[in-house]
Amino acid sequence: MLNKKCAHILCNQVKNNTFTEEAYRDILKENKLAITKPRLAILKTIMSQSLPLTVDELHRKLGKDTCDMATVYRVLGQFVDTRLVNILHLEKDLVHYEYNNPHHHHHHIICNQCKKIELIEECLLSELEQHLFKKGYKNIGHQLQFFGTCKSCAA
Amino acid sequence: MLNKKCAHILCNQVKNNTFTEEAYRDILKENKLAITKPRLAILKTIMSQSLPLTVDELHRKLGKDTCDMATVYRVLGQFVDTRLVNILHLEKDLVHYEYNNPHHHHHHIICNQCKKIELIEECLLSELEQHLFKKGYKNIGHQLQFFGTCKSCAA
DNA sequence: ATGGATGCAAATGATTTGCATGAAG
DNA sequence: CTTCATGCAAATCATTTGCATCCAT
Repeated sequence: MLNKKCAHILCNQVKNNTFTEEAYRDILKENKLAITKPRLAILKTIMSQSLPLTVDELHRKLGKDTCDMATVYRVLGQFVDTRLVNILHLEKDLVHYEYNNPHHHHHHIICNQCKKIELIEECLLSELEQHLFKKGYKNIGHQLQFFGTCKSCAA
Repeated sequence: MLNKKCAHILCNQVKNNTFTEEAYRDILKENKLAITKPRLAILKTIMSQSLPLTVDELHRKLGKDTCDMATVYRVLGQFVDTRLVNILHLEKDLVHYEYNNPHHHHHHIICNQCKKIELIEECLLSELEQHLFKKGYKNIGHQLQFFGTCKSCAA
């Protein structure tokens, strides 16, 4: 895993469009997905976000007539299947998606009241995964979410 | 927090009906919930489970005509509000509920394939909560779920 | 050319809600 | 008695799906 600084640089690479059009296309190709306007738009958009998005938020961030809502669901499903994207269940009836940057492992905290999400860069979970591996589990992953009342809501 | 052994004893207390009818009624009273047949039945049932249940599973475990599905949803909502019960989002479209035993903090691992759930008793997360507390968060809680392919599915 | 991708509209299914009735305090 | 809880049926709402058409390869 890259350290925080490296992860940040990679994030900026996306934000500053250091990623070429070509790079996005390559990502789709590598995952055996045809290059289409909706898929490119969704990939670019979700890769440029530093925080997880709901389906609605994502759809709104795409150009006005980029694609139908049904396509957003279909493409996100494919991106989840290929591990390009993580799906998060932070709250009841509140599904979020985020780009699965392999160089930027992190967790989340969501405010009980305003539902604002922050990232947590620390990871102390390797011992637990080790434990599960010993129990015979394969393909181990995890999702850790914190809930709390954030500073401004608690004030 | 109690250690594993203590937690286990408490669990058995429920399973073996060491809990008197009176005790269940008291729990409802303490939470300012009127004592009704559906609420008692749901409380007893969920407290006697060692693993999280879906709403359907819970409803089926109640006596045939204990109550309507709508009541199960309503009561579970109240139990979640009063912190008697935890709601878990382990998978897309798969909501589970479990009794929130304050003496038995734990996490979960769910198999990618068969969706079997196991409990994980270890907890190494106090440092992370401490970190969030310093950032100004109040009422901090967390949910950690692991995903993996279990021994029998991987075979 | 042809198989997969999309848009549109309709279907789905879990969860919620309105309302009349019944039970708890 | 009065308020709250429940059952039933209808409503909701995010997500999924069928199908005709379109586009990428």
